[in-house]
Amino acid sequence: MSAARRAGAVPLLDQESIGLEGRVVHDDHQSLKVWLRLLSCSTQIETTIRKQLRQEAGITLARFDFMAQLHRHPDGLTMSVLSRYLMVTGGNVTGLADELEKEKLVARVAEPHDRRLSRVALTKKGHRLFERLAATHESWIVTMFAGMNSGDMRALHELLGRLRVHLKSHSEDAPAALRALPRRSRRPGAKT
Amino acid sequence: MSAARRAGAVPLLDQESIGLEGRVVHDDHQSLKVWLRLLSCSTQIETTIRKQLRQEAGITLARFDFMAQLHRHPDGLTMSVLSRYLMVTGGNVTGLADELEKEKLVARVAEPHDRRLSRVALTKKGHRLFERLAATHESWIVTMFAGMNSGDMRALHELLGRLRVHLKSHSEDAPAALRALPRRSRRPGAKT
DNA sequence: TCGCAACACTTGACAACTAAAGGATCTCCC
DNA sequence: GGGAGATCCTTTAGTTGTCAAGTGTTGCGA
Repeated sequence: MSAARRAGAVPLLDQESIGLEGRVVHDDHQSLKVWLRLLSCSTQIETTIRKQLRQEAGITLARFDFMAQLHRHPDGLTMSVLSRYLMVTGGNVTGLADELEKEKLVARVAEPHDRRLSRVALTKKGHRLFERLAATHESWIVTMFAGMNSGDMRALHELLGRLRVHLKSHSEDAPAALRALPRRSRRPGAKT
Repeated sequence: MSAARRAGAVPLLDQESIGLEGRVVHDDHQSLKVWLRLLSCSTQIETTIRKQLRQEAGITLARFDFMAQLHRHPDGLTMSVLSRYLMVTGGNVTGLADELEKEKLVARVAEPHDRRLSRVALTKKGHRLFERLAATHESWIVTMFAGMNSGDMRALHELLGRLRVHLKSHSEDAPAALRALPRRSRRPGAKT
């Protein structure tokens, strides 16, 4: 996760947009710049949280997320639903569940009606641990956002909400731009 | 990276803040909500870009970033500077450089003045490939941001800039909140 | 009721990242 | 000079994530 990502994609010609003709070009630059800044902020916060979670509590972010979802669903969740919530693949969820189960923080319960399903829930120990961490975690976030006033936050929240709506409608259909671009070696299993 | 991350940390009592007393609590919720939305947008865009980069060009995001940085620094960069720009650890940069060097997209050049340094730069082949990808990449970004008007983008850019400044000043010193929290098993080499 | 597609999960190979430790080199200061 | 410490890079071990193939289960239509 690199906040510098795509920086090189910023065209070098950053001249003033002149009149209407320059509008499109100008907006293009704006998209990239906004995206870059968005990514930078996100990365910075995430890295900080990740680091603090490890240093202060010895837990990884992935496990924290996993437990967070289960905490707000005390009756447990199936693996597939959990993978949707966490926005990761099923294989990953299986692995995390295995580890947390080994540490007795979560428990798998078989679903009687459908034996394909396996429901995961926090154990008492898991709940206790998570509740302890959640408060700490929130205080970290608050600290990081402390520099912004309430108005800024409201505005930012609103703008991001607007962005997210547009993203959702666009993320499904891959833009066909340069679809005919020559493909390079496609290693199976590559992360992207 | 999970956009649902930390969702469970959102306290459940979301009652209206009443007067000044509720202000702090309200702001706390606001921080979390803004962060969550920020992460969600960022993740969604990143995942999309990652997927498209792989499908259309068979290249990973990490390599694209790597090349992007080198593209805007044609004279090359040292590994340590590169790792700062990319916001990843040195070991990671070493690995990426190894792979790209094997594919003749970048070249390592020894620095005569300081033999500890190794400068990396794009080869001609690397430049050609990156330039082809950059335009495509930019069009993806523009498409994703197409729903926002110029005013929104400007506002978002401004707010994120403000946030980033505050983050920078806060990310260095770990907040001492709950520093005494009991530490759990600290496995060396754990990701976070 | 049989077959088969859809679904849920697991497994395995591998990419990408991290932290920590190690080796080489430089710099500063006595 | 020459040693101590800093800096730069690489190596190593381990976590998290991906994709794809495999196993078992369900449910539906012929």
